[in-house]
Amino acid sequence: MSAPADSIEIQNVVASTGIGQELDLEALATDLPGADFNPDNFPGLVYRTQEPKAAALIFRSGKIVCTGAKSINDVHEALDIIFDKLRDLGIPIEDAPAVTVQNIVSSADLGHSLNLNALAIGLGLEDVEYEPEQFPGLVYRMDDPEVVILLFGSGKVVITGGKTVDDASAAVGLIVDRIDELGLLG
Amino acid sequence: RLRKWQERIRTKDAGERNLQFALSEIDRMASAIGVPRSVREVASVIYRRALNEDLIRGRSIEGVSTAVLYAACRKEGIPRSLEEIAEVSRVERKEIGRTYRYISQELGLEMRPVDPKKYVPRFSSQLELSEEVQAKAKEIIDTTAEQGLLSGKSPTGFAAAAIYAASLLCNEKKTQREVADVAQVTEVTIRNRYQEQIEAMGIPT
DNA sequence: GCTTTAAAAAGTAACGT
DNA sequence: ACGTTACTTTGGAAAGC
Repeated sequence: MSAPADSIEIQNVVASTGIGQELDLEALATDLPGADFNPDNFPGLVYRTQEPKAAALIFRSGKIVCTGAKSINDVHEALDIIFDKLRDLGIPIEDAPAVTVQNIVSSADLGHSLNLNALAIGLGLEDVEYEPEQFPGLVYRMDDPEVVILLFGSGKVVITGGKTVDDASAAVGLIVDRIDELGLLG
Repeated sequence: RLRKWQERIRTKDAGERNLQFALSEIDRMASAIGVPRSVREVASVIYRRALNEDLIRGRSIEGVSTAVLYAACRKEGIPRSLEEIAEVSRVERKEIGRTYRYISQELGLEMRPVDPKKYVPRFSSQLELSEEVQAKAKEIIDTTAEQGLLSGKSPTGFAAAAIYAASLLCNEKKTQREVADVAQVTEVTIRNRYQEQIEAMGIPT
């Protein structure tokens, strides 16, 4: 049996951290190979790691945003690479700056196709946004866990807005039960 | 506080002053797309509600006017696509869609998805297609929608494909280009929806 | 509200061949 | 009529306009 919960894959993790010290991004942009810095467009310097694949936005304040990682562990690995690069440039950084996971994007497969029209009415039009003229997915905002689920006709779903891996698992379990109760799970 | 009170009066007055402009814009656009007076009345009611709920701050009057007209058309069962509405507005499609979704959520309009069948009479008459073709197109829409083919698909593209298929079946053929033009979708979309619908209807190609 | 980053879902659009 | 690329939606942080 392939339970929907087992099909969950983390697709992106967004996290933030800080090295508690001001940075000279202009200097960093020239000393860090591959760094993208366009202060006219955006105040952050963009640095990408290859393994694990992720992108970091480094700000003058020393705060850093890491996105694109496929797991929380990858976030730490990517940030550790960046911390080491900064240390190599002579910037002192404490051993393990606190990292806060801000958002986790996951995908999953409910295993049955969905009638989104019936689902929009079944879940309650007031809690749902389904505008196929604008986007093919049905947007469902769940209160607990507080996440947003995008449901597609194929039965594939995207869960976002959660801060823990368990949020996605719980959300998938709850939405499957909800849809099943409505008799809309093929 | 006195300041807050004055601010309320100020914004309320500004809103009331702008209400006149909004209603005339709704009227102008409603005439341009040719919808009955009832739609303009529904639109003005929604606009007033949005005004009372202070949903207009940070948005253009033109944008909100266009979005509520779009909503009113749907509520009255005579939907216009976002591109059709955008043609008579100075606001771009994307902004109209965003504003519509915001107003719809905040006012709890509980809009139901557009039924593609609602587009059949208007598109068909623009193509000068018979009642027979229209009935066939509606039948194709109902049958294939029941089989789940409608989920996630744009109502205009779905209707366009059914009209194209029905025109072929009734020997009143219109080209994909002709149907695509009135429905404001691409031939690729018609082709894709048409293939799925024909297969679901069990019609040999 | 905007700007930038990343990633998934599925539909639609706009290119080029 | 293909194929490719790119845009739509969701969420979150960062600094600054």
